[in-house]
Amino acid sequence: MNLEGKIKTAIDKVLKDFGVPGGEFKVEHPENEAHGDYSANVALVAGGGRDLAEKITEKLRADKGLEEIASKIKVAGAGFINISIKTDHLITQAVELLKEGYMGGKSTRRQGFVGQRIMVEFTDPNPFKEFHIGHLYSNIVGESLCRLLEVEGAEVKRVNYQGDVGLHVAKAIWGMKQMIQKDIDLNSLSKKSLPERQKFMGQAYAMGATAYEEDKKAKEEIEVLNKKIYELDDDVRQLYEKGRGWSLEYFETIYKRLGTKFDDYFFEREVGQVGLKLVKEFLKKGVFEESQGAVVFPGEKYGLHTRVFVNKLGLPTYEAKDLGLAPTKYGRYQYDQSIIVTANEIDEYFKVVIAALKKINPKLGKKTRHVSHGMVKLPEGKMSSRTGKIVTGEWLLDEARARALKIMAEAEISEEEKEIIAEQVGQAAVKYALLKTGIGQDVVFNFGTSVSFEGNSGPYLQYTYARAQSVLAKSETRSTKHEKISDFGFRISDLAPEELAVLRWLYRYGEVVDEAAAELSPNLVANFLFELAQRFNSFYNKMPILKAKDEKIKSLRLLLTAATAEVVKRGLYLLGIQSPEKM
RNA sequence: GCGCCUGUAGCUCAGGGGAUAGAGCAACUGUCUUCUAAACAGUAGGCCACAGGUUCGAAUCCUGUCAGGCGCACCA
Repeated sequence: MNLEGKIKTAIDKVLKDFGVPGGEFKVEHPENEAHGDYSANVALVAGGGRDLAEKITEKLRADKGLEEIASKIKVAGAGFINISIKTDHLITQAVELLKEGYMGGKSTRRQGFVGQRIMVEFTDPNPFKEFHIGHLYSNIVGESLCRLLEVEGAEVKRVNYQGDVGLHVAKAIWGMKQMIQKDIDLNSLSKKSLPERQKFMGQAYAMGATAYEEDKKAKEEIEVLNKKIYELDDDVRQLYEKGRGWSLEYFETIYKRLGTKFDDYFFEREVGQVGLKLVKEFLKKGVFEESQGAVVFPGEKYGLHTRVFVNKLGLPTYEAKDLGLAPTKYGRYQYDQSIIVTANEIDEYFKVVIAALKKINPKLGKKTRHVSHGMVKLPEGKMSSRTGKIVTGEWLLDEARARALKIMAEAEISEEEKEIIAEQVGQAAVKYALLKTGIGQDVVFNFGTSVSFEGNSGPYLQYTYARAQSVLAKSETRSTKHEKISDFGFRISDLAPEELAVLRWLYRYGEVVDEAAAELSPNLVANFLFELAQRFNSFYNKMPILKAKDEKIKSLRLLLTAATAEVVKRGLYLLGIQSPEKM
């Protein structure tokens, strides 16, 4: 059990003596550390104020379990019970962090995720369209959530759902046809580099999408193409297969670069038919209704809005496809929970789809959860691949790498290594920038202000790690080597405030990981790491480690250094960020 | 018009009933002959959108107002 658990248990035991019901109170870290490491508001919640707090505290002081870990238990303020943890025990906790394979709390607080089979759908770019920074955001959020769930003991399947049929494909193919007639033939295009082919398709889509809105004749042609694409008509087959293949091949290079490996892929083509069948079946049972030639789900009945599931041409819309996706996913992997990560612009849409799913398949409906992240916007407003007003994911990653490389210009590192490190640092800057705030927040993207290499940033954390590693390398202390706790025997007063500050933050790592997983909030990990790094850097700046006055102090400082490095590395992993040994 | 989300320092955001509201960036001052200065120490900057309520206690919960974003029928 962790410290928080021990304290709660001890308080619960004592409460009976006062006839106060347990469970309602909180044990948390007071903001002001002068108040101790943990603080309980039992007395306040019970309405007893200081008097009750004093009585409870007296009993707590006699508790055997607490006696081992607590150096001080006292009442303060309106009736808070503040508890300080013994320095020895904090050191023990730091040593624990260095143990092989320690990744976090593994649900020491909540048993929720151990053994759970969770499917997480994220990224979801569409073939024939650009991979823009919105997809990048989805990938970064999704991957981080997966890693958090994994360290909490869940069995995670990463999946990607991609739209390989639908109007956007028709628009792109219409554009491809125009461009191929005019500028280039398919064969010579096939020989071009992947990024060039990708660019070609982006242009083709923009052309088609614009024509669809501005040119009535083009609109009709695109609608005909749309139907042909569903049927894989010879007129579109070759272009379709080439274009789809190029897109998927291109996306794969981005996943690889980012460090995501999907376990499975789903496509709209395959789930569209499943969805269509379901809608038809449940139309008869009254879940869906016919309206103006289309089949709709009457969301108004459930406080939502009505959406079209099958259009009047008899084609499944995105709604029906998503309906078909659920059982298709479950057929391949019997999940306990299905999480779908998307941008929040389709929050309302998903409420309707999940409501419909609950009607036709309550079991899967209950297991399905939509988690949304904010939208990435440009300073000029919303991105649009139709007008070409977008920032691609690849551009951002390249730009960040170039910036990192520039900063490293003077470092004494081989050019080859610099390339590798610059990529890792650039990604850290981008990923951290997107994960350090709550995932629900919209992000106005502006390279200069959004992607930072100093202060509260990914590179700052990497730098902290590299710096610590450098010290450890010189000391010949392997980061996993345990220090002998009994060698220390420090009392609180012996430690410098900077040392204590690090020690009093390190042990919280497990709690933070638990919380972050339970709340699906990677930003909690980011915030924790930044605070840890600040404390460590402050300590590092003030206290000599290798040249410490005596051996005992030196080994304590090395322990702090090793534990910080280890925690930063593991924490960054949870954000999908690598930790270079030097930079 | 209806629904969902958001208003905290000049900017970007933490904090989401508890003890003096925090950080980064930007501005200004200092610190590299000493373990990596992508760092550290410091100064300055706030009617937590506004108005009511609930509570021992509200930036946090409720109601209303204002402002912004997103969504609302055959796109995804």
